[in-house]
Amino acid sequence: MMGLTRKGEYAIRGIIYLARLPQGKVALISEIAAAVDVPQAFLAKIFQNFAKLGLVSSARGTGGGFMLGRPAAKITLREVVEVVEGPIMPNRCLLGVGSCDRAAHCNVHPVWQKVQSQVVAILDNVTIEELAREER
Amino acid sequence: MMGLTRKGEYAIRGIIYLARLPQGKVALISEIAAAVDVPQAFLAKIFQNFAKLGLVSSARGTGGGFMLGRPAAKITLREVVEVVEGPIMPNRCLLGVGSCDRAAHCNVHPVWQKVQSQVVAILDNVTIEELAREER
DNA sequence: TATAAAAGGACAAAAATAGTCTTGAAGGTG
DNA sequence: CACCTTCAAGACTATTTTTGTCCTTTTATA
Ligand code: SF4
Ligand code: SF4
Repeated sequence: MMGLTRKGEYAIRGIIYLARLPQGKVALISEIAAAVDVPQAFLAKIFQNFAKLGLVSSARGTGGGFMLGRPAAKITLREVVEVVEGPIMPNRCLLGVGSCDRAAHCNVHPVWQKVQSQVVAILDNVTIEELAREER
Repeated sequence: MMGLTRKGEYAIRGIIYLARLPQGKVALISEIAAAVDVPQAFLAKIFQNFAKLGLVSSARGTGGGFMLGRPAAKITLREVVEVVEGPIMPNRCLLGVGSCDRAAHCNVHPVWQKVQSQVVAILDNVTIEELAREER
């Protein structure tokens, strides 16, 4: 329950791979997909999302590929997850007002708010740079 | 992302309704479903799960119905959620050993462990009794 | 121009979610 | 007992989400 999908998992693996590359090096999507063991076409979609948000920069044509759009230390795990999974949302009522007409009185609502803020806080405090450091 | 399904939401609403009833009163599934606005047959399945786990007790025949299986103060939100949604699991690798062969080295793994333990802690500290108290 | 690579969109298979329906079993009532 | 009430259980179905694939287009380089 309440779990990351494969897409999210793939996204994290992919961007960590990029973060481990030497400064300025670009990687082909084929290379990344093979390295992190993800279907290439699927990972390509994910990286399109990244590129649109500026998390990675992309270049087409010969010598093209992907690299980080900013320093790994400035990219949080939360950003990466939210790009592909959407906002962290333990229950529907947290999205907009009017999504549940009970929200104004409901005693459960604040619990979900707390869950949301805690999870967001954890993921916000983890950067891709940390995740890319030498493995344990 | 990482959200409760309708089933979980329905489960919570249903058991809170029970908790608000006077001591010893039984409620028909038809009554509960109407009160909390959930398809009756769907809610019936949920309450079957509750009954199997002892969260509610059920009686058949005339005068039968459902009531809480123990005091509302002794039922946590976590239990209710997990009965219908399964264990709180931010990522696959948290289930068993061997579910991801990278888990031993992976730097992301501990982050999911932390998320899991935080969410569990929050939900464990909320009882159905609290949720059933007068609404805000 | 030919080649290399990502971008974008349409499509498809599989799985999970959100239900319904039918039958059976257990318990009360006259 | 015969009949009614209520939950239990399982099979079935519809919808949505996830997890991909494939093909065409655009951009860039040589
Ligand atoms: S938790 Fe309360 S506010 Fe949120 S969806 Fe359920 S009833 Fe509505
Ligand atoms: S977080 Fe690490 S351990 Fe968990 S699934 Fe992803 S790679 Fe495997």
